[in-house]
Amino acid sequence: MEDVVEVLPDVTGIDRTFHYLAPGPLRPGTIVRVRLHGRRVRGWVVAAGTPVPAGVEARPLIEVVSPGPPPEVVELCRLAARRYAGRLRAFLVAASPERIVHHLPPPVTPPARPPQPGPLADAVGQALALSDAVVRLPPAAERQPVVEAVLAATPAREGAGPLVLVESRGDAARLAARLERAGWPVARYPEEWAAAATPGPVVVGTRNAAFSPRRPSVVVVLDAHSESYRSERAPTFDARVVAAERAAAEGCPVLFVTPCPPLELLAGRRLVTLGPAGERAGWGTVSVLDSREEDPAERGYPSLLVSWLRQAATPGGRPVVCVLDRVGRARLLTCGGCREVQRCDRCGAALVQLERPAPRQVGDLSCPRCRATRPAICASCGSARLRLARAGVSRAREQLAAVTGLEVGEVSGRRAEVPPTPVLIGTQAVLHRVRAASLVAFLDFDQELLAPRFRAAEQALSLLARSVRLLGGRGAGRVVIRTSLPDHEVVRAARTGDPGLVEAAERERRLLLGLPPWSAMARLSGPGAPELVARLGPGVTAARVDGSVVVSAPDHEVLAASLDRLRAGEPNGWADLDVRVEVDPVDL
DNA sequence: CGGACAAGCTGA
DNA sequence: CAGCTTGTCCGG
Repeated sequence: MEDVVEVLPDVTGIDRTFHYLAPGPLRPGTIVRVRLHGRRVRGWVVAAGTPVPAGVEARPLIEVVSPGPPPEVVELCRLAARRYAGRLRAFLVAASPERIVHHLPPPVTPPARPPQPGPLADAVGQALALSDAVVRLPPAAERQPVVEAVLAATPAREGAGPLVLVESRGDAARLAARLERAGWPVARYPEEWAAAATPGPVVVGTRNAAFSPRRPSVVVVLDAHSESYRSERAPTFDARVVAAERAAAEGCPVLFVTPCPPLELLAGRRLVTLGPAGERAGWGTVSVLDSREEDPAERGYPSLLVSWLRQAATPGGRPVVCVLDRVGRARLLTCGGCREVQRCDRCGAALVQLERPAPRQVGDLSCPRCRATRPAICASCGSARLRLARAGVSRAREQLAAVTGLEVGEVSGRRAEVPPTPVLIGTQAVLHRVRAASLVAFLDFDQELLAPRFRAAEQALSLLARSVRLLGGRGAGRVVIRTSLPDHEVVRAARTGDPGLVEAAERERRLLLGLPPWSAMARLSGPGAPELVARLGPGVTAARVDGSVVVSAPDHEVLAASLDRLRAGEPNGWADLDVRVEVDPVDL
C-alpha cells in the first residue's frame, strides 16, 4: 500500500482530484472505486506518484474496477479539456468503456492486401505520404474503397492499428459490416471497447472514437465536412481537431476525406484531389432554376420543375425529395420592384427587419450575423416596397401535391416514420432521413445561401453534396436548385464540380472579417458569464451578444490560455463557475 | 453531485 | 424547542 494515485471522481459537481493509496502501481486511465466524503464513487486514476498535499491523509482506494483509457489517451483528454475549456471528466467518459471490461481479447492479425492500382490508390498514396492531408473526393465516390485503399497502403505497426471516424452510427454499422465482409477484422467503438483496445482490428466509430484506446497506425476521417464531428453539448469538442492532434502526437498519418472541405480543415493542410475531370463527374447533374425569372403565375413551382418531379416520381421506386427550409424564423426580405433579396453589403447574410416598426415608421434592416444596419430601401433599385418571402413546409406540401398531381408526404420530427409516398417534402432534415432519392429539389435554396451564420456557404455546399450522394452515382438523378442567386459560388461549385470556388470566396470573406480560421472564438453563457469578462486577461476581446459573451482571440492557444485563467482561480475548477463555455460555437 | 451541518421558520 | 426547510460548504 505504498503507491499514491491521484483520482478524478466520476461525479458531475466535482472538477478536482483526490489522493488515494493503491495496492500497487496503477497506470493513468485505470477506473477505480473510492470512498469520497462517505460515498462510494467511481473515478479515474489520472496521475501516479504525485505528493499528497500537506494536512491530508490519503486513504486506500476501495477497488480497481476496470481498465480505462491508456495514459496517452488520458493526456489527449487533458489537451482537449484545455482547448475546449471543459471538464476532464467529460472527455474521460468519452474515452472509457460503457461497461466494465474484465479481460481484453487477444490481438488479431489483419490480412496483408496489396493496394489495387488506380486513381484512388494514387490519391490515397499521395495523402499518406503528406502525412496530414485533405482528400477531396466528389460526393458520388464510394467511401468503402477509400478506406480499403488506406488499409492496404498502411504498413503494420507494432501495437497499433487503423482508426476510422464516420459521421453517424448508421455509417459505422454499414462500414463495419462491409469491411468485415471484405475480410478485415473490425472493432466498433464504443460498443466493442475491449477489442478496440487491442492491436490489429480496424477501429470504426463516430466522434468519440477519436478517444479510442489503441494507438492508431493511421487515422481516416470520412465525410470530414460533417458537423456531427462537433459535439453540440458542452464541452463542444471537435473530433477532427482531436484526431489530428492525436495523429501528430503518435506520428501517424491522418486523412480527411470529404467532397467539400471546410476552411478550418484546409488550414495548414495539403489538399489532394482526383483532378477536375474526375471530380466533376462525381457531382452528377445539378440544375439551377433562377427564381427571379419565374412567371409569377407559377407561384414558386415553375413548369420545368414540375415536369422533372413528375418524371422522377415512380411508384415503389426511390422517392423524390423536396427540401424547404423554414428553420430559423429569419424572414427573407425581397424587393417588391426588382425582386432582389436584401443582403448585408458587408457580410452577405440576409437582412431582417428589426422588431416590428412603430406605426407610420419604417424599421431599419439589420444583419443578424454582423449586426450592421441600413434603412429599409432596396439596395439595388431604391424602392421602399419590400416584401416578406416565406412559406411553411405543410403549406408547401399541399401546393406541391396540387401542382404536380402526385402524392406528397411530409417528413417532420426526428422519429416519425417516413411516409411511403413517391414525393417527400421536409426541412433539410429530410436529407438525413432517407437513404436514397431519385431527385432532390431545393425549393428555396436562398434560405441556405443566406442563412445568418458565418458558415452558411459551406453548410449549403454540404447539403448539395449529401443530395448528390442520395442519388447514388451512375449518373442517374438530378439535384435541382431553385434560387435567386444562380451565380453564388456555392451553386457554381456544385454545378461545375469545383468546391474550390467556395473555398476561395470563403477565404476572402473570413480574412476580411477576422473569422475562423483566422481567429478563435468561444461563447460564454449562463448567469456567471458577465462577471467573467473582466477576468479573461489580455489578448482577447469580448462582446455581448444577446445575453451571452462572445470571446475572440487571435488563435486557439491564446483563447485556451485565457479561458484556463478563469478555471485556475477556482479550487473546484469549472464546477465553481456558473457558466457554460462553447469553443468554436457552430451556430454563430 | 450529495451528505453534513448551521441557520431560519413554524406551530403548539 | 422539536421538527422541518433552505442554504452553504466540502470531499483525500
